[in-house]
Amino acid sequence: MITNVEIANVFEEMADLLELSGENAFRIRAYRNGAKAIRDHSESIAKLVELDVDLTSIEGIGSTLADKSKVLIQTGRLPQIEKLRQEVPPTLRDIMQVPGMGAKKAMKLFQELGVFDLPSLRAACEAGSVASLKGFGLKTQQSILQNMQIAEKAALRLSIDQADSLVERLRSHMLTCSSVERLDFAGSYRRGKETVGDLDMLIVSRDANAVMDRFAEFAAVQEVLQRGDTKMSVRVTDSFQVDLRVVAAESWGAALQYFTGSKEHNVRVRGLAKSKGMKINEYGVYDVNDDNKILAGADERDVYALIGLPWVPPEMREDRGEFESQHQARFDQLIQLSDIRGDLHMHTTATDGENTIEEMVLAAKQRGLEYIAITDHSKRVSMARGLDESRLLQQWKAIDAINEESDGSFWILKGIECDILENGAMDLSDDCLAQADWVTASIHYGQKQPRDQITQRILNAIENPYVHAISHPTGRLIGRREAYDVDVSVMIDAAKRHHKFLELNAHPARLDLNDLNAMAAIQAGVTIVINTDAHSISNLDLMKFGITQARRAGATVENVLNALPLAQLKRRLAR
DNA sequence: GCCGTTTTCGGCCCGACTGTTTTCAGTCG
Repeated sequence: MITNVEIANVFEEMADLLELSGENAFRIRAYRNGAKAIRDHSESIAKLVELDVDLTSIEGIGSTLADKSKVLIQTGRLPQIEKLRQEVPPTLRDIMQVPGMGAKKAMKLFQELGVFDLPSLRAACEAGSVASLKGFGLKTQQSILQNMQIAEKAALRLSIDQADSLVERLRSHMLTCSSVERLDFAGSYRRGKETVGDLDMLIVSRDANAVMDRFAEFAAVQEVLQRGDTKMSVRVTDSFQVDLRVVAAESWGAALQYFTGSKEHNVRVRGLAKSKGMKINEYGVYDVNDDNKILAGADERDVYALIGLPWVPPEMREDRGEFESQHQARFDQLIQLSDIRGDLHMHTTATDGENTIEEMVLAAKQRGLEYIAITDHSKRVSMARGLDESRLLQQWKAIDAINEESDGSFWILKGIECDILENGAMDLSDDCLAQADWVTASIHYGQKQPRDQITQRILNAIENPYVHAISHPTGRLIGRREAYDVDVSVMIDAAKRHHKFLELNAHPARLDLNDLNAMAAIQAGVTIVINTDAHSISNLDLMKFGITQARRAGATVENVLNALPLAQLKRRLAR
């Protein structure tokens, strides 16, 4: 069955091809909006069509896109896109990925020079024929050649922890400049996206020149891409772009709002402002009839207040329901790192962890936790010297001994990360699992199995009375390995029915469940558990990335198992 | 192509920077 992402990709291609053919900009936007609506939709569009649900009930999908979706689902093809591909070479889309190249330039190159893909673009630049085109010139030709290398690395995005460390280095570098009065980072970093394509640094200063000079001195800067009066862009190591905006103090809030995005969120915000007779830009909120009459700008909260909205947490600014009042009730209650009382997934030297139980306990206490579960691998994970029944029972005996000496302020749950075998059975006997305080079930092998099979394996685990949770439920590794083909909505339904928990694995390479799946789980009434999957004491600090992802999913304290105090957790787990 | 508490027609967010231009188009976020 065709997935939402696949349908969305077809509409994205439609939008690109229409743009290349010089179509009406709003029609193009409608295709892009439709693609996003479908990509973000929590239910399978194909399934909705099967059930004869009216797709126009989805915002951004009108009768045309609904019909096209149906055709695509039922036939696997879309005649309109095939016709467009005849008229416009689809490889022109690759050219549009080169920074500075849009549809207009790409089409001109195609029509005048026969350029249709990246190799022919390179050849035309090297031959010097691009520079002679009207509207292009030598500088454009040079920057195209330079930027093509960047296009080849287009996939490069920083993971959230890499971005975090770059942010900290930039912050300390810039704060040594006395002209910096206020500094923060906006963009997708502030929204807490799992990967970040660039960084947006915002600074209040009365001396933009001094700030920009200091910025240029940052050690990792490889090239200054542009520098104007208020805006400067640089490329740092590995082709990553950092933008700087210098703003006045009275525009700080408006600029923060503007540059945090998302683009889709801001389109809605500015539309709301317009409907109330106001205009919002990065400098402030203005009376639409009087550009000199500034209504707000210094404080981000005032910007939202003027258009009748509570302050929207940055993680929720994705146009995924934050404009509806029933979601706004959650804004103040989103989960925070300080709400977390325990961590229910970690490894020790018994398998592939670097630290002993005692060391993990000490590190957990130092981080203010009340409880942890030790969840080493089970025997199927032979590479990690996974535990068989007898070694596991031995470990639990050791945990009992430590708990007995405890004053009750901290507790270790006897846990196991038990593999779900390729045949759907659990790696350890029910008799053994029944003695655990906490069983989290994982798939590590047979990840390439077809959808039905791998979904059934997870269903088996959920139905096992001794399993509490499913760990890293889709198995993806960001930028390295696709999720296995599990039917997430079926998994969520089963977890809800059997009162089981789904993990939001906080490791920045996993963040699994992702934001949309976690949101779907929460909205279905499933409680999630945010775990670090720590393999060392320092890994316990990864919790914050899981929290950020959970906030993007709209999680409040009530939705998160390990926000419960120990006594309540024990009651919740008691069967 | 989508949408509707002024609208079923006529809107659809808005400004900075660059390169190529003599006043602006294209691109980007």
